[in-house]
Amino acid sequence: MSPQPPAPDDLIDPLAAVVRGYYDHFSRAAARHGLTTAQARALNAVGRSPLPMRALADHLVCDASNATGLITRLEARGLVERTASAHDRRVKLVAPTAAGAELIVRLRAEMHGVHQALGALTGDERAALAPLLHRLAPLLDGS
Amino acid sequence: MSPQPPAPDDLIDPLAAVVRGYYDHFSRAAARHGLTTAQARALNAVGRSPLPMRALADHLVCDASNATGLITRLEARGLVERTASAHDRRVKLVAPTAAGAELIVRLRAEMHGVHQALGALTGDERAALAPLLHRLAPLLDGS
DNA sequence: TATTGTTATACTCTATAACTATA
DNA sequence: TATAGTTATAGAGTATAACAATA
Repeated sequence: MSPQPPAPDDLIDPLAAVVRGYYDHFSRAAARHGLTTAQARALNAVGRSPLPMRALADHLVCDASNATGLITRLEARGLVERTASAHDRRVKLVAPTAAGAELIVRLRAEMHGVHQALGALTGDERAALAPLLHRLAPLLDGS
Repeated sequence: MSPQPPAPDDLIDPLAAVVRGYYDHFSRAAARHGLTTAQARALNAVGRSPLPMRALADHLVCDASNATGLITRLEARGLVERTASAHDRRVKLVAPTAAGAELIVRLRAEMHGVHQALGALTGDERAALAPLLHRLAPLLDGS
């Protein structure tokens, strides 16, 4: 009466399908505002709190020179700003401008499909999903 | 005693964290084999079953000319093959070579972190997660 | 000496437009 | 006419190497 729980391997493909679905929605939302996926990721990252270039590159898991290019293009569009750090003159902090912050809000709101998909779950399903996502996220982080 | 289920909005960030974790692991596994993320995605897609170029572009949600470039590079590395369709002479079917199929197996096995993360869940948690992923995936598909 | 950020360079990713071959 | 695939082109993403400024 107690069936075997699924093996980790059996969860990979379903998880991959969810990841792909989320990613596609994100890319399309970014494209609707003329942003590439990479730009939207960078903008979103500095939206939480201003980040040094180095920390941004770490977050995006990319080379520092790549972050330079991304932020240069976002800055050219008036969406982010570079400001000198008060504590370490080598460091530049990246933060969204007012326009950038507004766009972040819009991007998050325009994840229509994802909100809709989550809304299509029953209350019980959402109640069951939440703690599992919170458990899983830190396990996937880093390394 | 029955707390409110979380609103869809409250699940977005935890879901995003899981997606980012999975994506980072995938990118790193690809990089370990000298593949870009886009190349690994394409290789993986044709690994399930041979696909026409058109169907591959649809799966990757990209332009057909982009798929041409990706497959040309994978073909140059001996990982995939283009073969003419028997039914429609316009169509080319893309399939992995023996080396490509082998690499796909290795890539999937090398999602260390993801397997580990799922394995770190209890049996009960995995049993609860599986049906939720299966519910959610189709809701996120398309559009 | 080590670290932060940038520049120069080369290759890959990606879409648009124009093209060929086939349906 | 419409569709499958390619090529040419241009801009963006990405890493490597070399560099200046600061710690």
